[in-house]
Amino acid sequence: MVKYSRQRECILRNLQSRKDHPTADMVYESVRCEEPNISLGTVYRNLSLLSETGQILKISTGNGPDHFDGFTHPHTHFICKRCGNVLDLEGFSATNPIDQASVHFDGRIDDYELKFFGSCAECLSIKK
Amino acid sequence: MVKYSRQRECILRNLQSRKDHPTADMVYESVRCEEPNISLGTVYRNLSLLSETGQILKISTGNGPDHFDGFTHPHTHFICKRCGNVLDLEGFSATNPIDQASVHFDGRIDDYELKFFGSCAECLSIKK
DNA sequence: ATTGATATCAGTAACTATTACTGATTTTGA
DNA sequence: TCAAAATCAGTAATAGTTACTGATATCAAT
Repeated sequence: MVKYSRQRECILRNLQSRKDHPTADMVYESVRCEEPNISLGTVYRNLSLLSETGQILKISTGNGPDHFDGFTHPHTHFICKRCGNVLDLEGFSATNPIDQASVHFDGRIDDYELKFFGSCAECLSIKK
Repeated sequence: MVKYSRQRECILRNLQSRKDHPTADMVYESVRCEEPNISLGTVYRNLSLLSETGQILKISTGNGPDHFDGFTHPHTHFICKRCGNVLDLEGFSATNPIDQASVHFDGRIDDYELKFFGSCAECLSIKK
């Protein structure tokens, strides 16, 4: 049984009100304005809980901390290999490939993830 | 400058000779037959090196340790959410979506990853 | 409204996966 | 053969996350 908690509410509202894709630590820093006594463990626990119930998305970048997204409508992400930042990819409509992938597969496919990697505009503008 | 090392050679051959997608620790256990004194740190360092040069693939599952693949021809992976195992998805030909994704994007997209999630046949056969 | 069961909390310790450090060894070009 | 430097084994340290603790907050049943 899941009970209401002020802290979880605050975390969810925070994520839904922003357009970036913060890490647990960034959410922690951000919600401390409203919830000065919240602990990082609480943030982690509630981010897990919220992503299990589908209210937010957890984005693993393959390098460094996970990121989270309050916008759960299916969309695609870009991960910058230089700065680790996560961005939305607009105007990209992938046709759902689960059915196609399921044809020759014994198990059950529930979900898929399409991610793009490269260098973001900001990183490209910095000489290297 | 990259010098030859017996240990790296052994790790690469090990990965290329198997069809599963082992973790660093599994590779470590496996190569210890041939290289009894190899250390886990050496395995990690060389797996990183080999995946940076594109000789193997690193597969992040989003939960638990990374997996590695000695078969580098582009193909798609399935990740079991129950046991964490990584399997190849045969007979799935995704058309390369990088061009389409790049149209409305400022940065540079170098790579993409399509992953499927669900329950593998073995896990489905176990009551839960 | 009060109570009791239990979910959640803050704070902290522990854990897992990975990386960095050390002095010894191996590789390789000269 | 030799010396510079890459790599090694072994180990310590780190980053990110999860688990534990006793205290507090929520909520259904009185």
